[in-house]
Amino acid sequence: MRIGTGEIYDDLQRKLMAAAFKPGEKLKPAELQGAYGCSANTVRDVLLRLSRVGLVEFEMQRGFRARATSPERRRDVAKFRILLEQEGAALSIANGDLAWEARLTAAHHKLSHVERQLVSAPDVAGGMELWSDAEKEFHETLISRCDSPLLLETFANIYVQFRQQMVSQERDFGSNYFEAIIREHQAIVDAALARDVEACKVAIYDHMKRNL
Amino acid sequence: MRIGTGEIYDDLQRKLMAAAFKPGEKLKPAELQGAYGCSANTVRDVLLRLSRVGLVEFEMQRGFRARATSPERRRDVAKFRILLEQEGAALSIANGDLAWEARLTAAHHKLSHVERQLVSAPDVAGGMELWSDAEKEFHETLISRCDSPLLLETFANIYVQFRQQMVSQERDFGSNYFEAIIREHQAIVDAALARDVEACKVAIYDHMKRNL
DNA sequence: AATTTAAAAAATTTTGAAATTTCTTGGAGA
DNA sequence: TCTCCAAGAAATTTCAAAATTTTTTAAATT
Repeated sequence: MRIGTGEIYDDLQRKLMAAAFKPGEKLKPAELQGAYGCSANTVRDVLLRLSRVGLVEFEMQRGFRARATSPERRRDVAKFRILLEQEGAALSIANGDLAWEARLTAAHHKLSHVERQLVSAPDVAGGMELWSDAEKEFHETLISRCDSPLLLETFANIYVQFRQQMVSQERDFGSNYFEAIIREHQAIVDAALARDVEACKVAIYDHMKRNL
Repeated sequence: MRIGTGEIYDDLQRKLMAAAFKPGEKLKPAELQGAYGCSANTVRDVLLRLSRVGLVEFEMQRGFRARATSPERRRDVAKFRILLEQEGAALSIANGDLAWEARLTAAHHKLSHVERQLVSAPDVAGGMELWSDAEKEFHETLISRCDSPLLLETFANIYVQFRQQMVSQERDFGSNYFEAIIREHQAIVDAALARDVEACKVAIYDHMKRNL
């Protein structure tokens, strides 16, 4: 089997989210081609699909760029994420059944385990990647019962853009950083399970406000 | 000058929004190619870009389809549009200056002129297209001072999807239909100019609720 | 020295065909 | 009759090169 275009997509998405390209850096199909052993047009296809998610900027006749970062854009992404996550959580609280509660509890359990490890052993290899995945799963589970495909899809797009903006932002990931995050996630899950919509919205805002 | 890829994009977007293709209908590059006198791959490129906006569905190895319509999806689009428009209007009311008020007034003036014409002469050629453009401009102006590129971009995408869902829905466009619409638009603009956020949100909801 | 213009280089888009995959059709076997 | 499989057809993806456009470079003019 040859190398699938899906793998190129995944690899580029991962690199884009890990800031392997400088923000605003030009992404030339002809250059990336070599790394994947495919034609330039195949890379072009993949980049076109990545621009759908917002990770890549595309302008006709002048190619692709890694999405630019700026404090303004960072705030914009954070604000929009708050809006979507608050709405998604509120709807999930209204619609969610026992199964949703169970999934949310499980996702939070996994996440807090990873986070406690990160506090005690901050430099363990792959720790951040593990955390990143667990965090994503937690937030997606939180809003999963909003029963709106559009909201879920948009949130997924915004989430990767959020990550892209964050990684390019210098930040000290000291242990007190993660201790705060742990408390914030706890507050969100507590409010959600208590079916307290307003408290949950506040908790989501508090969790994101450092990015505003 | 040859036919630009931008024109193919615009033409297909227009057709998609006017339900020139049946919902869920397959869109084969090889077939559309002939109509535009370009190669199949160029059409493919355009379809890939249209799937970015949500007008076209794309699935790897199995091509493109005109977006499917259903009551569920229609409701989903409407709900999401309410969320975005309420937030965008609220922010615009907070941020908007005199220039925003002026633009909003102008857009509404134009819109209500077209709408009154539509009531008195419902079958005039191109009336719906004129109304469609004016309506779009009005709603975009309403949220234009939210100062969030992401919100504006997402709204633009949702708006075309909304239109796509609406045109495929049989509806009687009697004169009382437009009379109701006129009142609703008036309520929105009144609340916005009065800087009454809550009233504006209610007016937006009332304007959209027939689609829920 | 600054601005314009012209030519060259580089990058992007488009093409037409080959390679691959998916879908369809028509038996063969149960 | 039904299911399964293979062969053929149709559709999609990939490729490498040609055509177009943009960007860069260097010279010429102001």
